[in-house]
Amino acid sequence: MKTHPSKQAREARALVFKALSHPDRLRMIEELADGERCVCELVETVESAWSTASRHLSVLKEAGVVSNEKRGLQVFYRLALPCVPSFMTCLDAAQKGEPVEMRRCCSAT
Amino acid sequence: MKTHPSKQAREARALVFKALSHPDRLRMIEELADGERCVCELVETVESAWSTASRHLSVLKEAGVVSNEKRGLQVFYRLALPCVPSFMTCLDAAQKGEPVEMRRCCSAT
DNA sequence: CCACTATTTCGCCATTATGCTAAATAGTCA
DNA sequence: TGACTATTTAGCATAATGGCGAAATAGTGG
Repeated sequence: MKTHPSKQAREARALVFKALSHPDRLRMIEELADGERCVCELVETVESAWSTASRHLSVLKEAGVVSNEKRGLQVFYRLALPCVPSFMTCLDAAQKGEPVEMRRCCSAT
Repeated sequence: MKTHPSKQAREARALVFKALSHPDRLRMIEELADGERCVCELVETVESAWSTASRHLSVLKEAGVVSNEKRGLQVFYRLALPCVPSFMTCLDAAQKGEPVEMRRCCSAT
């Protein structure tokens, strides 16, 4: 990495990682990888109260991982960072002990 | 995402994300993207006490993001997940508002 | 306007993370 | 062995997170 990002850029990145650092939030991301979902659908995928799930979603939104849109009574969330699911696949490969070459599944633009 | 990972797999992923959720740890990862470094070099890149930096490194190691090896008096750390730096590049692209196609920089294996 | 549904925000408490200094370990070399 | 260097661990204070129920908000339809 020739040129280092600014402290600010690093904090923005850290915010994204922090948003992704909870199993229930990852579960929701998995769901969103298949397409837009309303809150009621996302809540069903995790075992926690509505208020808790709602806060998880606000954390994800704050970090820019998802975006949302209100239509009628419902709020629909969608994934704003499409590279997240494939990165998780990459992590799984590494944890399964696959060789380093196989783990280079993300090519920087 | 057709088949969902187990709860356990999700927790392992979350652990990795949590390890990456601190600016100073990300700074160290940037450094390690260029190759192996000893603790003394890594400490210099962040503004915190040795003990603090050392604990950051142990968090990264615990999550499997880095590995280390002791040689003589020094301990050398290296990146165990090569896809992390390119994922960060991906995040930056998204945050700069580049189009969705460009953001798909990680191809799942 | 009222009742009803979907979702978010608030207040509270328990748990975990962070950062520091000081102390402990481990390796080297005279 | 003893002094010295590199690194980790322990102990403690403070801040941030996670989770729940209750209350607040916003849209819909009568």
